[in-house]
Amino acid sequence: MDALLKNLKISINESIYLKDPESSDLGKRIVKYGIILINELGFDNFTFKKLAAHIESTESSIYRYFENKHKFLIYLTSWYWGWKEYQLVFATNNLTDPVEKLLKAIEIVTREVEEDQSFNHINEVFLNKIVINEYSKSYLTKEVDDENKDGYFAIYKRLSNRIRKMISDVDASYPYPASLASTILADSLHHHFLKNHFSSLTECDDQTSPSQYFEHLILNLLNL
Amino acid sequence: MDALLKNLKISINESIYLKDPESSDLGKRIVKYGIILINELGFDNFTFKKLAAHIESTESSIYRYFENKHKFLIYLTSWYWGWKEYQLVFATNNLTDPVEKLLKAIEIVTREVEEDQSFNHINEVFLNKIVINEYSKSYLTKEVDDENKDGYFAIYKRLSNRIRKMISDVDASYPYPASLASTILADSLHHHFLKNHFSSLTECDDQTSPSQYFEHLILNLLNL
DNA sequence: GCAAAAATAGTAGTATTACTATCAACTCTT
DNA sequence: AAGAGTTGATAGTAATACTACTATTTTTGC
Repeated sequence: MDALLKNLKISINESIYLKDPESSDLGKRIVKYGIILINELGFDNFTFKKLAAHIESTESSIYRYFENKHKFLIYLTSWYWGWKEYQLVFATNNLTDPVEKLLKAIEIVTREVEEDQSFNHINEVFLNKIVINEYSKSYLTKEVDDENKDGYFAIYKRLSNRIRKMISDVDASYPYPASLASTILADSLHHHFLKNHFSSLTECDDQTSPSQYFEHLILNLLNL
Repeated sequence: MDALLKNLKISINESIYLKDPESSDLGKRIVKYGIILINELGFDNFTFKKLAAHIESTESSIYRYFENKHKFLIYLTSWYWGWKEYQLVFATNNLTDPVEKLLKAIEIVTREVEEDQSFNHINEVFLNKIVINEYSKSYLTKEVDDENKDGYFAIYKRLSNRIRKMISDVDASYPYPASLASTILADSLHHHFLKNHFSSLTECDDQTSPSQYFEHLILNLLNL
C-alpha cells in the first residue's frame, strides 16, 4: 500500500466512541486485538471481558473507549469503509476514462483483501473477514434510524454514492445507479460469504472471483 | 391465497426443533406470538422469557419446543422460504414460456408481502419483515458450516436452485446463474431494508419497487 | 519543583440473559 | 385405575453487559 495512505488517519464520527482509541496505547491495543479476537470468535461470542483478558487490561478500561460492543463494531467497520474509500479515490482520481474508472472502483470494493497491508496497528485481512461476516449486524437493529441520523453509517453511504456517480458517468440513462451501487457493495460481501460457506449458491470459487461476477454484470447491464 | 396452500403443511427439518410446534396448541401459540414479538422488539431484544410472559406460559415450556432463540429463528425463516417456494412452484408450473416463468418467479420472491394471507396461525406480513431484518443473522455465525451440513438451510438453497435453473433456461450462455439467483434473493431483502432505512442508497420507494429494479436487471443482463 | 486537577487503570458489584434441573399437576388413553 | 405425555411452577447457575467506586499516574499551573 502507498506510503501516503499509511500516514493518513481515517477520521471517524466522534459520537461512535467515548475516547479516541487512536489517542493512546491502550486504545490501539483494544482495536488491534479486538479485530483479532472478533475474527477468531465471531462477533456474537466476542465480549469485552475476553478482550480485556487478552490484552491484560480490564473491562472497565475498554468501556471508557466504547459504550458497548455494538459501537465497537460500528467503529471497526467505519474504519474499513473509510480505508476502502481512500483506496478508491486514490486509484481512480487520475483516470480519465469513465469506464476504466468504474471498473477500477468495482475491483477495489469487491476484491478480497489478501495480504496485511499494515496500516499501522490494524490487520486489514482480518478486518475484511469481519466485514464480510458481521457488517450487516451493525445496521440490522431496531436503533438503525437513530444511529443513521447520528451519522454512524456516513462513510459507507459516501462510498456508495461515489460508485453511484461513476455508474451515472458511464451510462446516464441507467435508471437505478444508487441501487446498483448498493448491490455491488452489499452483494459482493455476500458473495464472499457464499464462496466460503454455501458454494452451491454461487459460481465463485478459487478460479472465479466475486469481482469477475460483478465486472461481467456491469459490462453487460450498462450501455457502454 | 389459494385454498390448497392453506391446507398444506410446510415441512421443516426435524432437527431444527425439539418438538413440532404444529403438534400442539401451545406450539402454535409460541410460533404465532413469537412472530409478533420478534417483529415488535427485533430479534436481538427478543427473549423466551418475554415470549412466555406474553402467552402466559413459562420459559421452560418454550424450551421444550426449541433449544434456543437462534433455532427458533431458523424455524421461522425456513417456514417463510418454504412458503415462498410453494408460491413459486404453484404460480410458475403451468407457464410454458421460460421468460414469463422467470419473471413470475422474480416477482414472487422479490415483492413485499402486503396482506395477511392467513396461513393458519402465521402472520406472513410480519414474518416477511422479520426475514428482511433478521434472516442474515441466522447464517452469519461461527456454527454455519455445521448447521448447513445438518440441512438447516436446505429450503432456501432449494429455492435458490429453482431460480438458477430458470435463469439457465432463458439464457444457457449466461455464466453465473447460481450467483445471479443468490443476488436476487439476498439483495431483494437488502433493498427492502434500504428502502425503509437508507433511502439515499436506492431508487426504490413508494413508486418504484425492488421487484421493478430486479426485473429490469434480468431483462437487460440476460440474452432474451 | 510541587500540589491540585485531570486522565487513566483497576476492583467490585448488579441486573439480565440463557439456559438446566426438579417436581407437581393435569389430561388423555388403555 | 395405572401410566404416559404435556404443561406449569420454582429454583438455581454461569455468563453477559454493564455501573459505581477507588487507586494510581500524568499533566499543568504557579
